[in-house]
Amino acid sequence: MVNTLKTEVRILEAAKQVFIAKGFDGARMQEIADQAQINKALLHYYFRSKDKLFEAVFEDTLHQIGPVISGLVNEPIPLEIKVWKFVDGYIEIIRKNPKLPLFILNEIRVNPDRVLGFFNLDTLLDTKVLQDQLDKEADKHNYNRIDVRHFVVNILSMTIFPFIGKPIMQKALNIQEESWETFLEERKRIIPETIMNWLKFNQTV
Amino acid sequence: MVNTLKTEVRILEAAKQVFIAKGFDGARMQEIADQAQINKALLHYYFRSKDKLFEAVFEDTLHQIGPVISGLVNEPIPLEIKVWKFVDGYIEIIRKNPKLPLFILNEIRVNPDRVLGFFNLDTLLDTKVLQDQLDKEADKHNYNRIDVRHFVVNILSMTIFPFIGKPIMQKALNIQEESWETFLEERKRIIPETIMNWLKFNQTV
DNA sequence: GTCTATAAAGGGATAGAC
DNA sequence: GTCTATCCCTTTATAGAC
Repeated sequence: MVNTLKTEVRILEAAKQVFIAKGFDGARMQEIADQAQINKALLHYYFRSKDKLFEAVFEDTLHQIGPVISGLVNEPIPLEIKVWKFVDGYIEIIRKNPKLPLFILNEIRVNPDRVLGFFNLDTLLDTKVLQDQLDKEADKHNYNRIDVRHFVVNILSMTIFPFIGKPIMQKALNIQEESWETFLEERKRIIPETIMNWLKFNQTV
Repeated sequence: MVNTLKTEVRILEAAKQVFIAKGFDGARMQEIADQAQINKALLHYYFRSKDKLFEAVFEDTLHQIGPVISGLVNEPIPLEIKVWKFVDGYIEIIRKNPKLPLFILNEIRVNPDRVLGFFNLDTLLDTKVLQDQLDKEADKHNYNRIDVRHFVVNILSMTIFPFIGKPIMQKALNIQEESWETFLEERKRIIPETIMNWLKFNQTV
């Protein structure tokens, strides 16, 4: 029993790595067992099936990052500060799990039924509150109002996509592995800059 | 022989659909055969193995969209026009194959060796020419110069990511299926606007 | 709880008739 | 070229000893 927890955690950790690297369909129970330094039978003893193990991993992962992201979005601070902190925080999260976004989005693609239920997006982001903050900010400084949906999509896009498209980006833009980290640091400045200029000088060009 | 071409094309078309929906690992030869209204044996008669069939599909797909994208990037027209045309053109391409970007990016993740060779990114985008155009534009109007890499990444991000994250976006931002097309049309305006304002008023905020 | 051995099903590939 | 039948390896899952 003392060792139970340790084993279960080891399995979850191994499964997480393999699933994130290979996806559900590409993952092999054997590889997970090897990685956890146990045998296949023990996987089934703890999680009964590949499906259940996957669900445990998926839920566990979302449970870990959900609150962090939620905190970044819902903190009651001035808009511009929020944008800077969000981009910085989000990049740091993904930096620690660079393959996570693509893994999650791909599982939704290949099997939405298995995973979509795990998302609780109602509590994650209150668009009304954010739209309100955007409107107030616009009115105060005489900017044009902008649509919160495009605001969110623009920030998420510019923050997440570089990780998802990393291999292509590196090849197309000649970004060597050594300069990748620098590139990310630059984006922490570029993205808020792009977003804030859009808000401030928003006009039909 | 007359019917050969028809069958081969049917197989390729079916394989394309299944691979793009399920990925290489999730795709089943049986499903492809069903979709093409033939039997499994005939798949192997034409393409010998799942690997070969996949390669045929992948190459064929890239061959179809490569030149279109290349045309959008390398056309010698003023910067602002180019941005508008690129975003519009790119969104239209992906609209016809909404699951294609995620499919491609995911195959790179799970098996870079199998697919990365198919990309010929040297001819796709000449960053030097584009950086030159950016610099000239900046100097002419007294903007700050910007890095072509972030320019490209920003445009690609905002254009492609909405398709990749569609299910999540729809759920988090309450975009019903009926208004999705409208949302995309709005982005054709929003993205160039965001990009151009970034260039024009680029400054440390 | 953890192991070895094995069942059972899935899925890619081939043989051979037509 | 196209089909049916089948092979055979892979992979998930279980049985049963320790």
